[in-house]
Amino acid sequence: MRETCRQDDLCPMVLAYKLLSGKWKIMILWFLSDRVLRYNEISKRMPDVTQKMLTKQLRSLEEDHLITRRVYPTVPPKVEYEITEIGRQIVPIMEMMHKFGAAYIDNFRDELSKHKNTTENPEICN
Amino acid sequence: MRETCRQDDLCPMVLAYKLLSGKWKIMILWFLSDRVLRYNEISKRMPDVTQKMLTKQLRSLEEDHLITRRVYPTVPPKVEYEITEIGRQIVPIMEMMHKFGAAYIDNFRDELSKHKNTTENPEICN
DNA sequence: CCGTATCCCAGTGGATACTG
DNA sequence: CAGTATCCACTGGGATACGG
Repeated sequence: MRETCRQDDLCPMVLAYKLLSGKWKIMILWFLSDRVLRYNEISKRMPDVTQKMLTKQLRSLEEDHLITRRVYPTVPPKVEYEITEIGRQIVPIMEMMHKFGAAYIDNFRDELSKHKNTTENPEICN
Repeated sequence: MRETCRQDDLCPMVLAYKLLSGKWKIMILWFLSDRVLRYNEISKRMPDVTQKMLTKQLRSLEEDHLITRRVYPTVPPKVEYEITEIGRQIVPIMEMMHKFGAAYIDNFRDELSKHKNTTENPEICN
C-alpha cells in the first residue's frame, strides 16, 4: 500500500481526504447512495444548508465525478442527482466513519459539547 | 446503522468527519500509527507543515483523544506523541481512503491537475 | 528541542434577495 | 423548481520572528 504513494506527487489517501472536504459533501453522498434525488429532495433532507452552498457542493462533487447531474428541460425544471460508480465506492468508507463515530461517542459521551450541533437535524442519517 | 443517528443531536459519521478535518491530521495519524514519534520526527516527515500548524493540529488531535502527548522534563525538552486506542481505530478508515484514492487515480489519471501537489512530498505515506 | 507570538491572507461558508 | 447575485464574517492556514 505505502508503495503506491511513490507513483506520482500525490498521496491517494490525501486525495481522498480532499475529495470529501466540504462541510456537506458526505451527507449529500450519503443521501444519494440511497437513491437518485432531485435538488429539492436533497434540500429538504438538509434544511441547514443554504441553496448557494448546496449548489456549490453539488457542482464540486460533480466536477470530481462523484455524482452526476441530469437536467430535464421541462417547465418547471427538473434536475436529478445520482451517485456515480466511483462515488459509490465511498459508501463503505462512510459506513466505517459512522461506526467509528459511534464508538467514539460511546467512549466520550460527556465531553462532546465541542462537537454538539454537528448537525441540527439528527435525522440526516435516516 | 442509520438508527444510531437518532440517539442525540449529532451524527456519528459527521462527527468522524469533523475529528479528521484539518489539513495535516490524517498524515499525522498515519505516521503515528506506525510508532511513537517525537515532535521533530514528525516535523521531518512533513517538511511542508509550519511549526505553528503542526503544533496546532497535534494539540487538536490530543484534545480529541486521538493521540497522547508525553513531555519529558529534560534539557533539551523531549516530547513524544502516541496514537491512542480509539485513534488507532481510524487506521482502517485511512487504509480504505488510500485504496479509494488509488482507484480514483486509476480512473482519472488525466484530470488530476486540480489536486496535484496534494502533497509536495510523496514520501509522506512511506 | 519544542514550541509561542504576531500579523496576514484566501477561501469557505452564510444571509438575503432575486430570476428563467 | 432550481438555481444566481451580492455582500459579508469567520477561521483555517501560513510567514516570520522570538523564547524557555
